[in-house]
Amino acid sequence: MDITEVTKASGLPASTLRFYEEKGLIRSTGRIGLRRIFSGDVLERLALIALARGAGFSLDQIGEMFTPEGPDIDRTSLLAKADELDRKIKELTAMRDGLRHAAVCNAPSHFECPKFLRLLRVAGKHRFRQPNKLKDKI
Amino acid sequence: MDITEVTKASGLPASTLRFYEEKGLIRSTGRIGLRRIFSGDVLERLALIALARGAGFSLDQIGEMFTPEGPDIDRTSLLAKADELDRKIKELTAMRDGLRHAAVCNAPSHFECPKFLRLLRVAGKHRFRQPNKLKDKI
DNA sequence: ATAAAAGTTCAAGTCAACTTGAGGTCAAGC
DNA sequence: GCTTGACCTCAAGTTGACTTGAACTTTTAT
Repeated sequence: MDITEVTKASGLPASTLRFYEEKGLIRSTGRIGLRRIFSGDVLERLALIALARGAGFSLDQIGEMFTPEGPDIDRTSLLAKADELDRKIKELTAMRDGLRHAAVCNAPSHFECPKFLRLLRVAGKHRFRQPNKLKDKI
Repeated sequence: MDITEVTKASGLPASTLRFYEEKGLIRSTGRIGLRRIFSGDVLERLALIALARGAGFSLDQIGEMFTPEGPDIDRTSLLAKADELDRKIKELTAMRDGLRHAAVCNAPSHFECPKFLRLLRVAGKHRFRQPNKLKDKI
């Protein structure tokens, strides 16, 4: 397949495919002239990458999962990720319920509504970004 | 309260508080010399910001929610956001189950396992980033 | 044969949400 | 009165995941 076929089949733009190749996440099997040729497997690989991204893995982490013999994912880290997703699901569920409640609640201020306050506490537990400083200490 | 008290009570670094103020998300009520003074309300405001962030609103969107008379959130967009969260929750749930399954599955390749393949299809539906180009067209 | 369409490389730009750094100000404690 | 440490400002840097642009080469269609 050439790159356009892959873009059509995967929905990803060519620039992303080149970027992924450069990062070592996918490989092209050869060239015709300058043009990349991909084998059909690349689609499965891309699906797997989409999966991992959806589960919250970074591209670098995904790269580490791919051994020369194909994807081989450490089961322990899979389970850890599943647990992490579990926590996130609980948070999002609380938020969803809170949002629905807030939309119909007629307390004078949301801050006088116990449901809303509980929601705020849940929300407060969620950290969004790690300080840059800490990155290499972990 | 001075800024350090707010950082302690909210868990947010001073730099973030200044950044939020600059963005118009919070206000300091005055100064002592150069130093900002905050009133206690800022903590509720910060909790609300954390909530909205957790629900997936961007800081800009959050800014739009705050009218001069305090937060006033359009109920329709709250419900829309709740629906969006619902979809994300479903996705994450499918992924979590898929990850747990992948951890114990002993099919020779994950690609031969129907459960895993179903998971991949779910994952594929999730788009992570919008092309820059489209940004202003929306 | 020629021009358009599609592919290529490589460096630089984008975006959100902050953080960091340099250099300056000022209130409080000794 | 003087140091010290907390606070300030403002510009620039960071991160991840890409995208964009310029300049170039090839394939394909006429």
